[in-house]
Amino acid sequence: MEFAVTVDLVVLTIRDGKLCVLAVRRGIPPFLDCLALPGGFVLPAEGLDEAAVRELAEETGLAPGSVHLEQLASYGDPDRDPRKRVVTVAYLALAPSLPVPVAGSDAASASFVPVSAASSLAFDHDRILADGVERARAKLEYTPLAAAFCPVSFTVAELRQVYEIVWGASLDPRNFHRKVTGTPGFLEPTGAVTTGDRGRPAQLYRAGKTKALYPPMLRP
Amino acid sequence: MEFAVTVDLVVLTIRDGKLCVLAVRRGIPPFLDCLALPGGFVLPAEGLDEAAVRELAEETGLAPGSVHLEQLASYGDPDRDPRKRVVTVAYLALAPSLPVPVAGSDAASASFVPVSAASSLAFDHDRILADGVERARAKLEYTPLAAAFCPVSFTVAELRQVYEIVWGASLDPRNFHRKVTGTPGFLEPTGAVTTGDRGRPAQLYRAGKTKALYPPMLRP
DNA sequence: ACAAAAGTGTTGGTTTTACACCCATGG
DNA sequence: CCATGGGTGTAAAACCAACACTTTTGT
Repeated sequence: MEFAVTVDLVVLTIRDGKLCVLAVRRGIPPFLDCLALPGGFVLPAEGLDEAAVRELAEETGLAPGSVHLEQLASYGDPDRDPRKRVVTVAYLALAPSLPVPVAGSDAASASFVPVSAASSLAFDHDRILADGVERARAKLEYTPLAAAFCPVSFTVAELRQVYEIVWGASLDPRNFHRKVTGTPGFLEPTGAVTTGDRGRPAQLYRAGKTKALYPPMLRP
Repeated sequence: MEFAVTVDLVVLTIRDGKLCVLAVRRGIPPFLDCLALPGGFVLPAEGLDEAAVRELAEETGLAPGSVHLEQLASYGDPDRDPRKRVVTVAYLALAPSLPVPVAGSDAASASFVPVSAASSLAFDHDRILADGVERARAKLEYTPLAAAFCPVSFTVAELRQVYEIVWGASLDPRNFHRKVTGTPGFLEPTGAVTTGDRGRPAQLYRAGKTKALYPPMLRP
């Protein structure tokens, strides 16, 4: 039995205080004019991760190093694509807020839409998106991945807003500060401080080297 | 581009106090006579989960309900199979110790081997196995999945041995007992007790309905 | 001076850990 | 009776949530 294999991307970022996902407007049937997750076919000579990196670059213009990218799950119901048998390997990407309005070459219609407004996506992309968001929420608990949503240099308050937006809950700024600065390997001080904002300047940090948080950040 | 799609199974169980994985001896090239994870092609009319359930039944004769089965990850390096382009979707299964020496129809050579002795598997199965074991270790922390290694009715000590074997660490029996019995939804008392062993009889429990543990069991 | 945001101290409650101790059974 | 493993009590330490308070800036 022969299958087509694609990679689909759940690219999450934070814009205007909301968790947003990259979506493209489909220009061909099926699901013409519907929103869909960006993605494409895996090429003959490339591995799955390679294909995901390539698609991410094509859709967002983002350099591979500046974005967290991990495999999410695979989806292969026999009737998920009405044309033929397609198995898709979904990837989850977490990008900083900064990137410009997406100047991708492939799909000029790519845009970030709030996940709260991203329903009725094409194919089974609603489910893939839900799985991606849940994975991101879970990973904030026991990995330092929240920093992937921030620019290279960021404040504790920015990091806290990431948690609050992704989790949809508010956290005590004082206890949060103590917890993240007290978790070894989470944050590295840069020595610089913010300026120009209201209030006391904040220390700037970059992401540390740890890949797992002990103790984990617990959802309230 | 056309791909073949397979499912491969990482079936873990506990035998003789060791974490073991189901492996088959390959009867055809490539990797003739090597050990490999059981698996097979996805059929035209079935989904990925369906294919995994079918393969599991074929290889172990286990009823779907008595085994935990979840998707692990997908692997699709261009040269992972020298014959043709194959993408495999790996599944992780956790089975109780009980099952007989595996009377599968498909591969009569299937057997459980200790994961510590399972190296040099065919294809990229070493990596898939490592990923499966790591997933199992992590899931014991925040889900009640350890019970999937136990028979329907089990004691706290049996459950503790599962943790100790999978994690490779020893746990305090007294504190472990308090923790698991104190976590709501983890264990349901059956009312029955063991008999015939040395020492005081132990309460028997079955798995509760919770799918997530709060608070999690933390690895020492 | 005042508001706003950063960061520290303190306090009371819960959770974890280590270990003493009692309970119930087989031999 | 004694060894063995099941299960409870308890006290010290660690952890966490709540919030008063001090610090440092822009206006």
